Amino acid sequence: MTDLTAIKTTEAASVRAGNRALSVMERIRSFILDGTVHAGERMNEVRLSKSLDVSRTPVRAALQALAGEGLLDYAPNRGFIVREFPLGVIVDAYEIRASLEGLAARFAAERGLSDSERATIEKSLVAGDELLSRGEFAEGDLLIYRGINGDFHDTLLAAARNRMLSEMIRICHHVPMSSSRNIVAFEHRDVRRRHDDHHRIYEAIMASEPWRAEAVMREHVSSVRASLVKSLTHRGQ
Amino acid sequence: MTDLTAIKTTEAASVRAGNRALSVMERIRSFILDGTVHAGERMNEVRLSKSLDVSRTPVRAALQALAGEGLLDYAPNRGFIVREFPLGVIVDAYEIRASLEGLAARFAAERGLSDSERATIEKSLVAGDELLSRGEFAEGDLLIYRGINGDFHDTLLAAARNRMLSEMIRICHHVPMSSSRNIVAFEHRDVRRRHDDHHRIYEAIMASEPWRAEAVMREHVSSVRASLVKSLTHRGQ
DNA sequence: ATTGCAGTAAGTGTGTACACTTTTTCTTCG
DNA sequence: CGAAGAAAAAGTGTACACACTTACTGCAAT
Repeated sequence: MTDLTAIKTTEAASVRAGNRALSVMERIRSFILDGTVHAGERMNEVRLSKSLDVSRTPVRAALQALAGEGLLDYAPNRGFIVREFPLGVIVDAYEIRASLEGLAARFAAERGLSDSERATIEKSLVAGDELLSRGEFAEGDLLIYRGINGDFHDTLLAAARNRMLSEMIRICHHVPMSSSRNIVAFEHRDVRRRHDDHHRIYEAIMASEPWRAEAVMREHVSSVRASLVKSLTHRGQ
Repeated sequence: MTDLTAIKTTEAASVRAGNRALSVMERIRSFILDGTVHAGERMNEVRLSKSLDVSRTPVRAALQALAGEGLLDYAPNRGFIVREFPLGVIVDAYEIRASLEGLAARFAAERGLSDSERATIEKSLVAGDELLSRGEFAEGDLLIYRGINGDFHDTLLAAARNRMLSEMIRICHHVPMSSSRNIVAFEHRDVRRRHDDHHRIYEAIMASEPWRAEAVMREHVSSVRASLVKSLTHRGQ
């Protein structure tokens, strides 16, 4: 038996599934996200068991967990099938995320930031300023900005101090193509504009203007959705 | 073996767990909500198995499903424990619901209502008008209004045509004390005001004013939260 | 008395057998 | 040749046994 007990326990707190089941869950998730299994396809438990070299028990646990995250659908006596994510659903997910992250920004403004949170956010702002100051992107810069962007949003979410909110936003991120780590528009000007939003959000929070923080954050995420729609309708496909 | 194969398959679509597991899930959920098991308590699988007279397998499935809904926490090799819901979390849940239902109202306004949805909502509005017209509540009237209120919100949610949104709102409802079926303020005037909100939301939707529908709905749910807070801080407890 | 360390009990994690349901395939009749 | 139905195959649902981990208890040493 493969002794791969090295598992990311880092995974978002409350999620179920013990040792083996957890790693199986991640593997199946990647099957779904990288298109190894197609949308609408049935997840055959015995086949998965054999291909992952575990029994059906952890496979079932993983499938149930993924259904809880909304990646799979369940029908009694018929098992799990890969949920479809048509464009409309993906776009809606951005809208939901906009509402929820707006709320998170408001909570953060109401509740205040810890020292380390403030430090992390300020670091991300400075790093972004620096990256953008050259006026042009070098190779790999976008990857770096992806990290900066993720730090900003994750930290703000933590500062909201609400688990349910975190989990819901996490679910939005798991919708294919909908992660905040995906920088949709690659133009320098667009990234600059979004980074400026970050500054404004932080200002609003530090000025204890929950209302304004919420509004700016909503618009911020919403504008990413708009960019996505534009880039998809523009290039055909 | 007890042959209770009569199970509500009506339960919200994508949720996992086959025949027996589903009924077990409902039973465990009620244990949690009615306080049979206390917050922070561990959910012993073998004990539950015996007390519910099924094997551990469906119990585990049910527990995982409930963890997916956020009612339970999971820790590897340590099982499931009942999540705590301090007042702050409950209040926050209303705020989250306000955001999400606001979004649902906007979607409904953008996407339009089907004939049957329009009929259901109009019926709920008329029924509410009638109930309120007497100026005073008789015994059982509040129970009736609970149904009317539920119909209104459920129908609007369906009209939003977004599953992820529905599921998230459903999760909010499962937070103890946070259901839209709980009429928090029992004063005639409060109910009248909320019912008037329903009218305005419907007007906004029919007038294709997504923006206004969202704003009114947000305020509508938020005001319930405010009433809850007031009623809890007022009566001590 | 307190701390540390077995040894043991309790509890979760996984594998597997079998029951039941669904789906497919093959046969038979129109 | 097509459709309906029955048998078979495939697949999910549940129970249970055993492995492994965690929690507890009691004893010994300081």
